Amino acid sequence: MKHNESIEDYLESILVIGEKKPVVRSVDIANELGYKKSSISVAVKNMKEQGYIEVSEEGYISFTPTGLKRAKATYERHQFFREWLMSLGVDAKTAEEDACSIEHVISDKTFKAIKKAVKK
Amino acid sequence: MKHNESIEDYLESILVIGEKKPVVRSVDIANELGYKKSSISVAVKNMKEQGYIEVSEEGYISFTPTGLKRAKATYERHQFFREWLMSLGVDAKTAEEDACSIEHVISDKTFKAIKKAVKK
DNA sequence: TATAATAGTTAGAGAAGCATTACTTTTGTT
DNA sequence: AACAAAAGTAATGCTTCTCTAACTATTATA
Repeated sequence: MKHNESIEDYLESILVIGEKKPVVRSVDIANELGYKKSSISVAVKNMKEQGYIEVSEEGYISFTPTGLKRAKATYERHQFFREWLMSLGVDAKTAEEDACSIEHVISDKTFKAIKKAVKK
Repeated sequence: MKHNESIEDYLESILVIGEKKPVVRSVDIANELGYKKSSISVAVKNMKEQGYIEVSEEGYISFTPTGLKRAKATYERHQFFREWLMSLGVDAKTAEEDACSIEHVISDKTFKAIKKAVKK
């Protein structure tokens, strides 16, 4: 577990939970994503090591500037593709799934270019 | 090695080689993709098992209808995204890389929808 | 004919990513 | 004190993907 997709999903999840709840703990992510607590525990350690989050003594998770940036960037892609695909007539479930896939694999250049083109 | 990306890359490669050469052998794929013969040997076995290709006694590889369909579909996506991204100002290298990524992860519904939208 | 090049196969290894089970620890609550 | 919730650790497993190494078989050539 070094760079990849799962990390982005976790960061995104923290962002989403943070909008609904005053604090985010490991167990909240586990509930949100349907994983075991232990899986999250390991992931949280990785995100900490990679400088994306900080964890308080009480176990409250907060973003570092880098982490917040990455979480927001991932979330923006997710929302953008989901909405765009739906506006093109793709059903909600498929749009959600494919947005979830695309968000992890494209470069920033490509995302910016598509965003610009679609806005018109 | 069951479902995934590598299979699509191999099928795509067979299609491309087939356009340049009269026959396609394992070793041609190895050269094209820069992998070892043994890796291709295993992959070829898988593609055969999954009903995508047939291999003659001389070692010549040909598509089954299913395989051809999948190869063409993957290739079409590849070309489509590469060209579209480049037309949006994305540099060739990035367009190529991202097309290579996207082609494997989106649903047919989504591809059709994007294609239709972009054509206008 | 002996040797070299070419093609393919199999077995085994291992890295990377991801999540699990099972167990321990800590802490808060009744 | 007893229990439950939260968190953490270690070991394990699975999948995907490719590699090395050893081996066989065929063909070309010097």
